[in-house]
Amino acid sequence: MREDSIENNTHLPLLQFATSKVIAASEIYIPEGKIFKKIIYIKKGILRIFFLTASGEEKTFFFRWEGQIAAIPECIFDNQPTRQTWQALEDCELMEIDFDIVEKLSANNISLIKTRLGFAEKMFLDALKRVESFILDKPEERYQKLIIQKPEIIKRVADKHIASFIGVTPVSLSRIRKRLASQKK
Amino acid sequence: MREDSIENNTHLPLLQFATSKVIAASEIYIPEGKIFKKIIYIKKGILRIFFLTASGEEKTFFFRWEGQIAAIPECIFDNQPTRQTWQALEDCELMEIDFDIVEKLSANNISLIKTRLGFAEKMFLDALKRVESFILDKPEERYQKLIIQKPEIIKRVADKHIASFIGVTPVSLSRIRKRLASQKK
DNA sequence: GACAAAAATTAGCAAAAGATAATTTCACTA
DNA sequence: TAGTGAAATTATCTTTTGCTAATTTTTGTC
Repeated sequence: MREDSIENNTHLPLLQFATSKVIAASEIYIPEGKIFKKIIYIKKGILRIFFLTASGEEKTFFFRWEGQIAAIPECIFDNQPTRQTWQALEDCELMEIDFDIVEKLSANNISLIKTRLGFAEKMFLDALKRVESFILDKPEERYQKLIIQKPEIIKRVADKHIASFIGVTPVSLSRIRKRLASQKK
Repeated sequence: MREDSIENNTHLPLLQFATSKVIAASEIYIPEGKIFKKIIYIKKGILRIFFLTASGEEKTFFFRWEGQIAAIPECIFDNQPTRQTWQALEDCELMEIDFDIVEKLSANNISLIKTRLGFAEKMFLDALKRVESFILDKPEERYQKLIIQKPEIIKRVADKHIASFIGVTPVSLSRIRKRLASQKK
């Protein structure tokens, strides 16, 4: 099992370049349109990353929580402004590291590049798992899998955010929950 | 723009370890359950990667075509048997390289590891794009985007394979096509 | 604890999708 | 080119989802 926690890997030295940041619950951490070239480590709290649609709806793309590393691929890899908004769902404590520094440090540090490769592969696998679930499962099953795989998330995050995360409307998720509850009896 | 073609990168030397392989149209290239630890480069043709469900349905996970690199993440990263089947949809010409060799060569070759990192990042971005489309778009829109982004694929691949690729049944895709055709008039 | 605001649920209706089967079209091969 | 099998379309019916709005529940704050 891989663990994408900074503490568990061999690159603690990176932490000396990190700065702390605190975000209060419900605050916007990174607004849409920003070119955010940092790697962050979440010490505490949950972040929600969402798209704002033309009709003003917020569609949750993913969540990141304590112990995880996060970054914005488009910004880091392609120097493009992000199309998503990052919001703290709880009071968050973060560590930020400029990606430029990571780049410089890894230019001739094969071990650090391997670590980055490991992260990229893990992220890729996670994203594939998600695609798989959209291909194979009904929304109902995606919800059930989420409950099994990450039970806390259901308790810490509003249903409406879970809804778009699994690709349905809040109303539809409410009906799914009702169906599941009645099946249990 | 990244291009995931072997010829376009600086690692042509890898090719000296590659062996050729030809697969006839409709043949199974990699069966479910195999631990396939090779990197392949597709010189010609299209491969379809699908899940076989408990009820015997084939759900297309993705396609790979000429000019692309492919590998099975679970096998390469985690040494696990693949849960998908790889099938040639056209006569295919492939180059295969043992992943062990890539591992050995990249152990102390920073440039090669960077190339691998680049591939992993590109794959990750592609997978994210796909998730995004499941979150934001209706099946109809996913189909339209596919037509725009990869028009040839529609012509070279059976509709029923496209259907599960965008997350619907073949019958439903047929209705989508009918709706779109009538809107055009 | 009372109040206000947000979230979740419910209801009613329309649209879309799934399941199954029949029919038509297409593609391949003898 | 005729025939066969697979693919695509169409039809019918059921289930699920989306949309909108009303109602209930929950949450947070004073």
